[in-house]
Amino acid sequence: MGSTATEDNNFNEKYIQPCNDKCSFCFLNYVDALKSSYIFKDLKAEAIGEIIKKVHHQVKTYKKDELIASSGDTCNSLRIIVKGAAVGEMMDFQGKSLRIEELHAPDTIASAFLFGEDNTLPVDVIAIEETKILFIPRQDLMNLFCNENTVLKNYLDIISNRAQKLTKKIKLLGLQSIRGKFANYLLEHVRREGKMEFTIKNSQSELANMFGISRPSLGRVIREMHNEGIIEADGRNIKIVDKKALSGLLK
Amino acid sequence: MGSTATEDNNFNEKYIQPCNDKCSFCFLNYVDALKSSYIFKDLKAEAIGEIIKKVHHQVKTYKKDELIASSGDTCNSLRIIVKGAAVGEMMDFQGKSLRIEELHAPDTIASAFLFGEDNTLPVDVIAIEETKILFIPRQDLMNLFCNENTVLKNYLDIISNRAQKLTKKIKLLGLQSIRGKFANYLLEHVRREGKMEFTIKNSQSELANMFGISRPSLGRVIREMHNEGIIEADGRNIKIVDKKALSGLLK
DNA sequence: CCCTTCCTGTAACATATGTTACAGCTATTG
DNA sequence: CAATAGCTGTAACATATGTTACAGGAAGGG
Repeated sequence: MGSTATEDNNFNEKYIQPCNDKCSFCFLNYVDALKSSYIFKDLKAEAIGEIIKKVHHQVKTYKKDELIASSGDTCNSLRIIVKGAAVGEMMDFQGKSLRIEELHAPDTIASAFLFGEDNTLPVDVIAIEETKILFIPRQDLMNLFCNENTVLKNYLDIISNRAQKLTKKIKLLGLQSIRGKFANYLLEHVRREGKMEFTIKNSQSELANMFGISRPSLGRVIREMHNEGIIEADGRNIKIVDKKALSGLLK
Repeated sequence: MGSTATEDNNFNEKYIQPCNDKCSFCFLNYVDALKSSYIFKDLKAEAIGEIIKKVHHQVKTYKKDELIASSGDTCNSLRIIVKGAAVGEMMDFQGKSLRIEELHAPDTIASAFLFGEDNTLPVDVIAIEETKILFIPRQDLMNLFCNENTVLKNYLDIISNRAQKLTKKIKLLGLQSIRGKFANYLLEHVRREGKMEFTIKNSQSELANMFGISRPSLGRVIREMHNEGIIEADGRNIKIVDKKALSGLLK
């Protein structure tokens, strides 16, 4: 781990080969893992199989809490989470961290850093459970784009969705107070699930980390909003009492 | 301007046609405007001319301070700034704004929102001088990708560069104090220009807007850093005195 | 069952940042 | 030349958020 950018974090391209009959990955798992992934959307299982056999690829397994990739690593391969989950985080020099996103199988990692002028990864990616990742080198992907128009369209969609998410994150971080951030989070939840009463999946520490704030500050704000009758908060159970007031906090 | 998303802000697709001999844009200006643009990188002027003639397109002119596109607009066309400059800004309900980026000819607008699930623009785009914009509908662009591999590669690069920029912006906004943000800005400047003494191009108000903070707060921080001997600041003239200390502020 | 670990709740205090206001400087414009 | 607009510098004060610390509850493992 010198100062030289490692080739995709211990991933050595010379070991990747087009698929042959010995590739246990292809013959045991690929259909389940990939048929629901965005990048192979609208493709049949057989077509995916043919594609995977044609491109160079490799699978690597990571344990819980293992570092999948470091900020600064050079990206030369697309990585698809075929099993497990990971988080993308940024850290400052003091070790304070900011969670950018959660990634679950079959999401892609680093899709937006494979092309462009700067192929260094800006985040650390850490497995939050045992995770298997499929690597496909950039050039193979590029060839795939030319032959499989569907994959190209899917890839454009993936990067575009990411840009939307990042832009929303910027708005959240740059424009809103803690009350605003939390209100935003709650209202997103309501919009997705359609219920005014639910249990939050993340701990307060995790939320604070996502918002780039400190845990007690978030706790205080939740308490205040509870006392003001905007929400009812008991541990991770939340009930939206005054949705209008909550929307008013999105300032 | 009802609540219905307008088709690309007054841009009506039925008026766009493939080029013919009456298109003053193609026959007078396209080479100068587009040959340096990223999306047509590595293509010769003649090739660009042929492409533009084949795709539907239209040019629209905006005055200084005119709204080019609103947050919430649906993006169905790629827009290329062929002359002038614009800024992308987000606003909260109070009118406080956050500048996301500056765009100069021949940058593209909305490149990352043309594909994906959510084609609504998340920012307001405002001309900061007289600006001419070339529209190319999504479907034409998609066809172009299939025929012109270079354009596809360029487009992937554009979106990827944007994702890098957005991620850096998130880091700036989420992880750093005002001192950190300003130090970052100065060090970026040093890295690009290679000089320790320079005149900044943006006013304090503009910088504050880019950082999502208030103008007096920025002024105070600059004063403090000056008094501490880290920098010498006189109006817009900045001299980096203690680069090491400045780097230390990137926390 | 105890021990550990992780979570939440909360308080006192410290610090960073925002708000408002005003004064002075410079460039522009009529 | 006067008037205006936009910029910087600065101060007093208000507010939001961070920091640190501790207590107690819930869950899991030996």
